[in-house]
Amino acid sequence: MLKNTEFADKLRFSGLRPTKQRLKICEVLFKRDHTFHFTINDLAKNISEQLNEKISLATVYNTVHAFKKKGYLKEISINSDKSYFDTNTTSHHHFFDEDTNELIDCDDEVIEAPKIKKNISGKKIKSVEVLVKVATDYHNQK
Amino acid sequence: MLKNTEFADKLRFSGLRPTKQRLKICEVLFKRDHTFHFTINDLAKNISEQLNEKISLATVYNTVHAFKKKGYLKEISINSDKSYFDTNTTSHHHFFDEDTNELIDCDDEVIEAPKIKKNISGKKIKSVEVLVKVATDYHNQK
DNA sequence: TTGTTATTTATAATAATTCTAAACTTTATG
DNA sequence: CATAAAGTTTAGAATTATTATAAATAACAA
Ligand SMILES: [Mn+2]
Ligand SMILES: [Mn+2]
Ligand SMILES: [Zn+2]
Ligand SMILES: [Zn+2]
Repeated sequence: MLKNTEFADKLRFSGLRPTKQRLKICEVLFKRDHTFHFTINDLAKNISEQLNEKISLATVYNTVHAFKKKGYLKEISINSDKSYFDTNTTSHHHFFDEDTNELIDCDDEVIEAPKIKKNISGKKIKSVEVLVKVATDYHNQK
Repeated sequence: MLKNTEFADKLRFSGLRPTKQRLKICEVLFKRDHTFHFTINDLAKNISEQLNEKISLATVYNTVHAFKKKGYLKEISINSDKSYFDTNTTSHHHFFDEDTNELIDCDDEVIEAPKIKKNISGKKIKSVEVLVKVATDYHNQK
């Protein structure tokens, strides 16, 4: 967990100017004890409703994409109608609860890394991630 | 691989009327030796350009969703700007080539099934799938 | 056949996301 | 500091994928 002043340095170090908007978004995303998953809309709503700050939606998009490019966020696709982002940028696995649409992190202690026995020739493996879909028993699979 | 006449029976059996449009889409999707991945747009383009047939885009959407609901297609999320569908409806894993955006199937012989050591309490595991992202070595990861 | 119900279709609506270009901010330089 | 250059924010428009609507048509059962 970083302190407020450190965000400015980190941004500058990444070649991003530490603007008011970016610093606020850093606070919301990174000044916490645990990583989490969010959509652009969650984030924009949080900023405008909970924090009563005004950041243009275009800026929220710009910032999230800039942070992703710098490796501070990771994009996740479970569902194609909107993008999810993850403040946990390490390679890790997910449970996806189909009842609640909740996405839960887990690492190699909970889900053992699958062994890749063959690879596409000439290509390098960039990531290996497991998605486990769960639901209550009586729930019809989507 | 099914013959033309069998599609009508299969559709009727599923409670779907075997219309001209659905039969044509069955042909395009299922009258082949290998399963494959496609987007709605790929499919619509194939029908209108290669086959010179006219099926309304709304019907292509309707049909693909109907087939998915009946379990003849499976939806895949790698990328959140559009939905991919898979004619391979078994539980299986994928390589995703970031250079070409190509999605390649593989089964438990190539990627060993990951062991799930803990599950969310009260929930049942519906699927366990691995996504391996690959790229040429010099390629910057997205 | 004839009525009922399902399906197709064109088109409009919606929702997520990206683009644009002008205003504003931050940073570099003298 | 003053000023210019470069980067950023913003409102709003544009784009794209997808879903909804409602009238016309096709399939099916009686
Ligand atoms: Mn979807
Ligand atoms: Mn979309
Ligand atoms: Zn995660
Ligand atoms: Zn597949």
